[in-house]
Amino acid sequence: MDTMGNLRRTHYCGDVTLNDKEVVVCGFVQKVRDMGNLIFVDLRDRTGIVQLSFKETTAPEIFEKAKGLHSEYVIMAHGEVIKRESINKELKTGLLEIIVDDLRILSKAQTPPFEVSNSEKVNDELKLKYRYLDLRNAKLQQNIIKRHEIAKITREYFYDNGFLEIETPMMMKSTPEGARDYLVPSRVHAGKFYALPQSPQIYKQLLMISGYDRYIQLARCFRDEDLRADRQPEFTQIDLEMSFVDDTDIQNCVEGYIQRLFKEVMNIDVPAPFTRMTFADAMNKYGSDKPDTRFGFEIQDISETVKDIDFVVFKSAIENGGSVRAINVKNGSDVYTRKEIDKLTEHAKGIGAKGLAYIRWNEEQPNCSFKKFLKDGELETILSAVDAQKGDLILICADKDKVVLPTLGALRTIVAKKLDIIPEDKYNFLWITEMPFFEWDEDSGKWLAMHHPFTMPMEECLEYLDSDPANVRAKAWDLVLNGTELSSGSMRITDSELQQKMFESLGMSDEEIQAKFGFLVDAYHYASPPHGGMGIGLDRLSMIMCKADSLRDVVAFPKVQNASELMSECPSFVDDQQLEELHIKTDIKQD
RNA sequence: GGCCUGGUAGUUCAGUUGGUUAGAACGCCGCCCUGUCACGGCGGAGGUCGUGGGUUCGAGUCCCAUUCAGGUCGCCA
Repeated sequence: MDTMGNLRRTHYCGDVTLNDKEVVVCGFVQKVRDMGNLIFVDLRDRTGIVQLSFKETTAPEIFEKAKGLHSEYVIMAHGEVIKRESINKELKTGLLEIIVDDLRILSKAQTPPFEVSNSEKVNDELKLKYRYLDLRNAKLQQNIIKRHEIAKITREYFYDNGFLEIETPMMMKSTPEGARDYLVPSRVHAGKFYALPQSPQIYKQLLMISGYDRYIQLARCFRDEDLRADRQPEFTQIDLEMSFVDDTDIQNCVEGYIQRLFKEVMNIDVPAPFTRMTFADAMNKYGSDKPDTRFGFEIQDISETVKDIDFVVFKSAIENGGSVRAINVKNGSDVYTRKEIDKLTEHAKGIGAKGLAYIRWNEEQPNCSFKKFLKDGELETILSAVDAQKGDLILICADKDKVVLPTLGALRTIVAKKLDIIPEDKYNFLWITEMPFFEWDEDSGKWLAMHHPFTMPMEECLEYLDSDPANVRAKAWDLVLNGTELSSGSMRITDSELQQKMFESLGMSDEEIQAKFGFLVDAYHYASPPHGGMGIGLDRLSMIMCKADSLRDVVAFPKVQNASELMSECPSFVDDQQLEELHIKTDIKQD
């Protein structure tokens, strides 16, 4: 094995040009092509690939050494840059190669468990066990680098706009509302626990009370809930809070941020202001609080049209206060065969619908699943109500609204993906406004705060606080991009009396309030600027900007579905002595 | 916690109705090759078919259980 000696890198692999004469490059051996008396090596670092060539005739000793090179060896090479005999157009450095006259093998690699350059196809489990190898993959490296750029521009934008970056504690008081907390036991206080932050919410509000006026933090947040492709138990939030502003001021500020980010990272001009849609409209039209508006298939209420049809499914839905709604899947009748529609029906049942009615207009006569209940002319009336043409597929769901809307909302996305009509290069930003303040919780039989209890209700809704909680809307909003919830924000309650009232509406006793949020409630007694803020999911934003399907592609060391990390195998058991110091006894037998 | 999908060579996969010695490509090892870049040619090694049980004369294949991974619903103020 060699050392670097006095040799030092002069260029990154991807940066070598024909203007450079003598260079020193270093990195990982991606590929060795041995021609006999001529050896080519693709050398890779985080910037790209450059070709090294070794000839027996020019440097026999170095050539002998090059024969021992294998994939993933770490090497350093000195040599002369020359124009290639045959050009590789795929490569940034494809015009040139380096005739190596000094080679240092700095570190040898075992044969890796998978080919690093081709890891996209390899099973996740294996790649995650050897994450450090997968992270050598060019695509993944580009994602991680792009994420760095996003973070850098984020800081620059908010610094430029007068925001201060302030760190808030990672160990804080547990507040069991909302997501489950990750707990940290205290050695000094037997039986007591800190919680890792689900978000720095309370601290950033206190910073406003303290007069810091504008705050930003790329905050690590933790939630002990089950994972999804777009959900990790620890994640990063671009957390911000502003004083002396109202909702639109905050939204304008974030629009400016998004515009600058997309321009600088992707050279995309995002038009502003972003479209605004109320929560109620989003639910009615798209069956979702985070609609993807890159395609149509909007939900249409056909209750009026079908109310006289003698079909018990429709009739009973309407009689029970529900509705009959449809989506017109334009040109969907070919792809959606009977078998495919059955799959959709199964999916709909999984969401809670009892079934799915359909009209498949693939032949001269539309094929209608509830034909036998229809009288002359009724089918035509329905078809014209949803503006159907030959070739279309109409999916109809009848039930209570809270079943119908999410069902059709989910199907809408599924069929659009299947028909491959979603434009990949479109970025539809959307503000969802007037979020409901309360959410009825079946389990506890109580109204819960949908956002959090410090959210300001809309002024005109205050009168419904006691009489009709379902009607109370909040000064809270989400930022949605292409069907993904990127961000959530709200104005906060700064009036102590109103805060007290909100707590009461949530059924919290004075003791409970004092125990959980006493310090925050007290803080507002000492005056506060009007303020509000947002938390923007950096991971999801990166995922979309990298066109990745999973957060794992933009997080360096991600967790898997059961929240463990396959490489280090955490979480893990700890020594009895550690437990003893922390005053913890478990009833789990260690393996 | 529910539902769906998958686990066969180091990797990606194929494997017929249950039937002889489980195949291919890439990778790996050896030899040959001076213009390759998915280099090429010749040869070779490499398998507890996730695990446990069952049915059967016989199981990669059928059944049951279990485990791991992925997706999803619940959950995520």
